[in-house]
Amino acid sequence: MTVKEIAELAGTSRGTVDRVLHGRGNVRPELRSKILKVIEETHYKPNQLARALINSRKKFHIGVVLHSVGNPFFEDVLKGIRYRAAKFESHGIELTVKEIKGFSAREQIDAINELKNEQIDGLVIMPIDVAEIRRVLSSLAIPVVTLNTDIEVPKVAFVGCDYVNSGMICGDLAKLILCNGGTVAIVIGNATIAGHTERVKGFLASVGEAEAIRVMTPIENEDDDDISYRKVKELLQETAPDLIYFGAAGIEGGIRAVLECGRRIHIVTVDYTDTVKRYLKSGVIAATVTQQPFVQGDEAINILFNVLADDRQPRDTNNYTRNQVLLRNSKEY
Amino acid sequence: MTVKEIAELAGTSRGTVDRVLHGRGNVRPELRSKILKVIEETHYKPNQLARALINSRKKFHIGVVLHSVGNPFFEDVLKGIRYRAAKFESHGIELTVKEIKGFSAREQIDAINELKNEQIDGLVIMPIDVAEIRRVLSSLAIPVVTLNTDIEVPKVAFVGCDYVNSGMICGDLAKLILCNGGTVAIVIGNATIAGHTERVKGFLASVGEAEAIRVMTPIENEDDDDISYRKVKELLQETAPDLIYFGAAGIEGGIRAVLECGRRIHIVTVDYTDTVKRYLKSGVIAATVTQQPFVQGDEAINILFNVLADDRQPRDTNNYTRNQVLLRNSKEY
DNA sequence: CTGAAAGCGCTTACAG
DNA sequence: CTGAAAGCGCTTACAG
Repeated sequence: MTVKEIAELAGTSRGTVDRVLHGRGNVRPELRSKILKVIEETHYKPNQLARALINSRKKFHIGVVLHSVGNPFFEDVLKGIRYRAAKFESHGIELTVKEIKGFSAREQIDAINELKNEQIDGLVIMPIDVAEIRRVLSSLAIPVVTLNTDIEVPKVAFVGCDYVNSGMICGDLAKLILCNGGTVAIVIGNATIAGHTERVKGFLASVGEAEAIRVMTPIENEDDDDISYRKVKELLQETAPDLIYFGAAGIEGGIRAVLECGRRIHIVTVDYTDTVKRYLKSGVIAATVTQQPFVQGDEAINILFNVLADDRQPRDTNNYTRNQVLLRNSKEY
Repeated sequence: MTVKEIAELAGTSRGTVDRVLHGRGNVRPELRSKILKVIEETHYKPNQLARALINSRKKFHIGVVLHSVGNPFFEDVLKGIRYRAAKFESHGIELTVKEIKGFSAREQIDAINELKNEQIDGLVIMPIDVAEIRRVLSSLAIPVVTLNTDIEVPKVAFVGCDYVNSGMICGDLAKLILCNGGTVAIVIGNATIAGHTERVKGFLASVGEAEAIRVMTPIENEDDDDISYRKVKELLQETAPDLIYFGAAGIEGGIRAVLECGRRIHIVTVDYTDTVKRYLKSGVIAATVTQQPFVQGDEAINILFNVLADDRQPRDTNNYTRNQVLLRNSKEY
């Protein structure tokens, strides 16, 4: 079935069928019903390729704001973004990426404004969760996709990690390793960061079932290796955990302290930075749980472009990537 | 850049540019070089959408042979196949699936012959690894993709599991669980099945590093639950393993025997059948390592269709899906 | 060996 | 409100 055939069967022209197909109005109700009936009866489905070929005449300009500078995790996200943008090359996509160093809300707002001046049609952003950013994003007239970190604003989709689930899986790992019981220490960046506390919550929920496992109050390292080193060092002088769960960054420093103490302590981490990779391959880290940063970038662009070019909304607002368990011999593929 | 522009710059027609682009010959060498030069200089890249739209006029008929009847694992493979075929609907694909029950080489050959009569342009097959099948497949004049099980024949690609790696990851799990040492029993289907012995090989390679772990000689259950039950029952009467690694099917029966014996034995399995799912969620199975059956089906069709419609060969002949570790709280997404 | 023309299925102005 | 015509970028006969 083609638009031409539909038009013939309905005794009208292709232009009019097209108008009905896209709800552009300006069609006499009776004619509209007739066309709709023919479409229904013939099970007509528009040819996606022809449609995409036409749509590619329009360029959709997508702006991206990341605080990616110098952070390997976000570099993977960026690779996913560029990969998907390349896939959409023929479809008419234009990408402008603003990379910010550190977590300045001011700089993030500046970046958004610059993109606005460049007339972007949609925005992908890893938002800093403060009131100002919420205000700026809410006032935007274009579709927004939040990436990796969610924020309470009107949006097309959030693409990122299910942190509670990530914590639960780390809890599962702790239960496997400490099947005869033991004590667990938790290290996170900061208790005000949603992702970090959600991981702790998930971890406790999972480990809670095992009475033989005792969990200490989480330590905060501000995602900083030096602080992490000091705090873990202190911890190990005063206590003797059997396992440490690093639920955020600062893993390098923390592990340095563990290795210096000389005791055998099981380590479970998150993500897959070079540090984690090295220690996982050498057996220092027992397991790590990753959140598919590449897929996050890829999917964010995919969702936004489909909304822009084809008005196809995502099935769900929340799009979680898989929490993957990586062990010593896991391949990256 | 478009073909039209290339033609203008090279002072020729679109038809001739097209001939050069596709190496169809019949172009004067000097003209050919000139066109190639213009293409080079302008960084021309053909528009994939336009190309696909044209190509969709040809129907490519893909035949699939699976011994999937009644096997939930293969049903997931089939879902992946149908998913990708649906994605290629606009591109001009026709799919004929022959489902076989059991492992009869005779029936598999009959299925291949029927597909040949239907004039398929390419074949996706989960081959039974016997000489007859190798002969039939080798004599086929159309591109072949082997799925899930590889076989020594000329082919476009193999899509499936890296069994050695799967075994290694299960070994990693065993090392985590038995961090203080212990004894491991292994149950597989049959030592003549490549995938099963490769898993054992990987498992031993990984566990070999830990001196405190002792591994018993693998038991064979013929992928059958009753035999599995009996053999594991016997095993548990004579020995006291701390962990059992089920590296193939027959998990149901094996676990029944474990539960009856009343002792606490750690269990590591492969794949994600309903049985595995249930026991994983209830904590009887510690972990399972899956091989992404859906992705296998999806990818097999993807590769074959690209070869057929666009002459795009896969990067590698071997296309391994990810060996995923699933724990109690892992989501399926 | 080469080019002009027609066509894939859809959408977009534009004239009425 | 509606239809005829042109066009997206590519490929395919076909005539020479």
